[in-house]
Amino acid sequence: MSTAPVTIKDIARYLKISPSTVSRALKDNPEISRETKQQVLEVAALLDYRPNIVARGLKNRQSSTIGVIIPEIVHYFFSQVISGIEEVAYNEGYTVMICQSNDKSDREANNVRTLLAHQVAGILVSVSKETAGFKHLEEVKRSGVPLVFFDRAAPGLMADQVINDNRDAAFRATTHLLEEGHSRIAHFAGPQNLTIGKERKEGYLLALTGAGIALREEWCTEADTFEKAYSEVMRLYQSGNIPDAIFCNNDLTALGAMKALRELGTEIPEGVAIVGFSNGIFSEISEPPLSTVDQHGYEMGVQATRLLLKRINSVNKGEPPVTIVVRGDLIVRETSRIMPD
Amino acid sequence: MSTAPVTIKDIARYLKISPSTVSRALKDNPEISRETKQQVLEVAALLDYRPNIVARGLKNRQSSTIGVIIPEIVHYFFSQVISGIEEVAYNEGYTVMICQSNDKSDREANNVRTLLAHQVAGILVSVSKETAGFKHLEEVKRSGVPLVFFDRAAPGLMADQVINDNRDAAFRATTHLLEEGHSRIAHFAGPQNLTIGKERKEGYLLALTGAGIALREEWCTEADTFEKAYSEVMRLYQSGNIPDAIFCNNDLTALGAMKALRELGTEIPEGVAIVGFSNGIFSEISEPPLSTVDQHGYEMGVQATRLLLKRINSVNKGEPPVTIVVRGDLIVRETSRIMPD
DNA sequence: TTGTACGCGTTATCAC
DNA sequence: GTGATAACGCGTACAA
Repeated sequence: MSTAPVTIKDIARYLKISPSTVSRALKDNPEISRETKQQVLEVAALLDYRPNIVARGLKNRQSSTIGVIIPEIVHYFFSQVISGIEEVAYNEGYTVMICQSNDKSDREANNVRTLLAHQVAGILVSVSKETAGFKHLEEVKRSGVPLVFFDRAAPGLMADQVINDNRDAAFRATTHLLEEGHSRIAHFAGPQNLTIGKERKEGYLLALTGAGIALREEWCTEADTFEKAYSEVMRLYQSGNIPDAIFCNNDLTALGAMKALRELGTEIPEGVAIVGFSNGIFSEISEPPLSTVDQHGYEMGVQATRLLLKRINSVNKGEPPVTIVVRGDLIVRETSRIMPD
Repeated sequence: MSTAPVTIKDIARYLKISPSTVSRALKDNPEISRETKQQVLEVAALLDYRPNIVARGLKNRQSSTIGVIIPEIVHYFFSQVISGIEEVAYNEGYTVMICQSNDKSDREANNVRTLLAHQVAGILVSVSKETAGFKHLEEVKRSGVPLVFFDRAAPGLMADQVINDNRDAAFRATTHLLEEGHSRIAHFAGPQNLTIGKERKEGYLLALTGAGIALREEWCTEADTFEKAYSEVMRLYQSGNIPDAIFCNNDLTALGAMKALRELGTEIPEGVAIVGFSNGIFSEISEPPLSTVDQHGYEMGVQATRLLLKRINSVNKGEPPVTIVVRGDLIVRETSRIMPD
C-alpha cells in the first residue's frame, strides 16, 4: 500500500492556488506574501511533503549526488577516506553514491557507466590495481563530469588529484630504519603497475643509495598481503639471507612478516625491525605496536571532495588540474625502535 | 566546458526521426523495424549516448537506488555488511546511497529525510547507539518506502530485519569458557539501550545461571571501547577481584583488556581467558589470536538486501515482517583455549 | 512501423 | 503577488 508521495501539486490543490506559487513559497521567494507563504508551509508540514530532489535535478540539469569508486570498502584506509568524503558532501547538501571496483578493471568501467547514467555531479576515483587502460576514465573527462583522483591516480590522465607523498614518506621510513642502526634493510613492495607501489619502492631505494648502500635484489620483492609476507620471511630465513629490518608496503604485510618472525623466535625489533604503511587500527594494537606511516585517509577524503565541489561549482573553471599532496606522517612505535628499559 | 549530455532527442534529430521511435528502438521494442533499430543503436554508440536513469525513474515513479544508513563505515563489521549490500544491489541493477549517522539520532533523522527526498526505492538501516525515539523511522514506513533493519533493529517497530542470534551466540561463547574450566567469568558489556548489547548480556547471564554460578555485579560492567576495557581490567586488578575469563561485547574491547593484562604480566589464556565478538581483521592477527564470534557481516548485507528487493518488487506484498537470524559462529583461537605444547 | 501528445515533479519565465 | 506555460529526459497510450 505504498502511498503516492505528496507533491507540490497536492499542496496547490489543497490550498486552491497554483503549483508555481507553492514552489515559490517553499523556496522562500521574496515575491510571495507572508500569509500564503505561511499557509503553504503549514500544509506542507501537514501533508508531510518532501521535495523530490530527483525532479528538481532534472529541471535544473544538475544533481546533488557525487559518485565514488573505490577498490574495496573493507580496507580501513578506504573507509576512512569515505568518511571524509561523506562528511564534506553531507555538509554541502550532497549525497554520496558508492561503487566498489573490487580491484577489477572491467567492474570499474561499469561503475563509471552507472554513475554517469545516474547523472552524478562529479566522480571521485581511486583506480583499481588491475586498471591498465584508462578509456573509461577518459570518457568521464569527455563527458564534462568533474573527476578527482584520490590515493591512486591514473598516470597520464590530467585531472585533479589528492595523493600521498609516497616516495618521500617511504624515504623517511627507510631513513628512520637506517638511523636506528639497521643496514640490511629489505622491502616488501606493492604491485609495481600501481604508482603508489612504485613510488614507495623508489623512496626506499633513494634512502639506501643516499646512505651508500647497494640494493640486494633478493631483499626487494613484491609481497603485499599478509600471507605473501609470511612466506617471504620464511623463504628469506631458509635462504640464510636474513635482513635486520623490513620496510613493508602496508600494515597487513608488516603483520604477516611479524607473525613469521615470531614463529621463528626472532625478537622484534631487536632481531628484525619492521615499519609498515597506512596506520590501520591494528598497528596501534599489535604486539609490539607497529611503526608505520599515517596516510590521513579522512583528511584525503575531505580534500578530494572539496576539490571536486570546487570544480562542480566552476569556482576554478578552466584552471589546470590541481595536485594536492597529503604528507604521510611516520609514526614510530615499538617495532622499529629499541626502547630503553 | 561541460558538454551537455546526449539525449534521445539528439539521436532523433540526427536521424530525423521522432524521439519516441528512438526510445522504442533503444528498449528493443518488437514493433520497430530492424533497420531503424540498427541505425539508432549505431548513432547512440557514435554520440556516446547514456540513458538518463534519473529521468527514467521520474517517469516510471520508481528509482534504482537503495539507501543505507549505518553508524560508521570505518567499523570493519559495517564495511563488510556494505560490501554484501553493494554486491547484491549491483547485480540487480541498483546503486547504493550510503549515509552515516555517526551514532547520532538527529543525524539519522536527517539521513532518512535525505534518502526519501532522493526517492530511494528502499532503505536499509542499522540504528544509531543514541537512537531512542523512532519517529523518523516510522515516517519511512508511513511513506510506503520499504525498510529493512540489519544488525541493530528498532525495538517495537514492525519491519523486516536481519539480525544476529546475539543471545545464543553469547550463551555459546560463555559456555565455551565454562567448558574450558573457567568459573570466574566477567563480562564487558555494550550499551544496554541497544538490543544487541542487552541480548549478549542476557546470553552471558543465561550460561552462568545454567551452570549454577551466581552473578557477581562487579564483573559485569559496561565497557565497550578499547580504552574502557583497558582501565576496567586495571580497576579489577586493583580491587583484587580478579576473574579468570572475560567475555567481551566486541573485539576492540577484548584487545583493550588484553593490552592491560599483558602489562600486568598476566598470561593469556592461562591467567585470564578472553573471548571477543565480531571477528574483525585483527582477531586473527592479535597475539595470541583472539577467540571471537563471527557475525558474517557480508552475509547479513546480502540477506538484508535480498529481503529489501523482495519488498520493493512486491513479491511478498502484504506479508507480515520477516526476521532472518544469521547465526554467529564461535571461532575458538588461542585466547580461550590452553593449547597443548 | 512510426509519430503525436502528454505526464512524471519541479521551476524559470513571462504574463497579468 | 500570483497564475499559466513550457521545459528538463524519458516512456507510452493513442492515433495515423
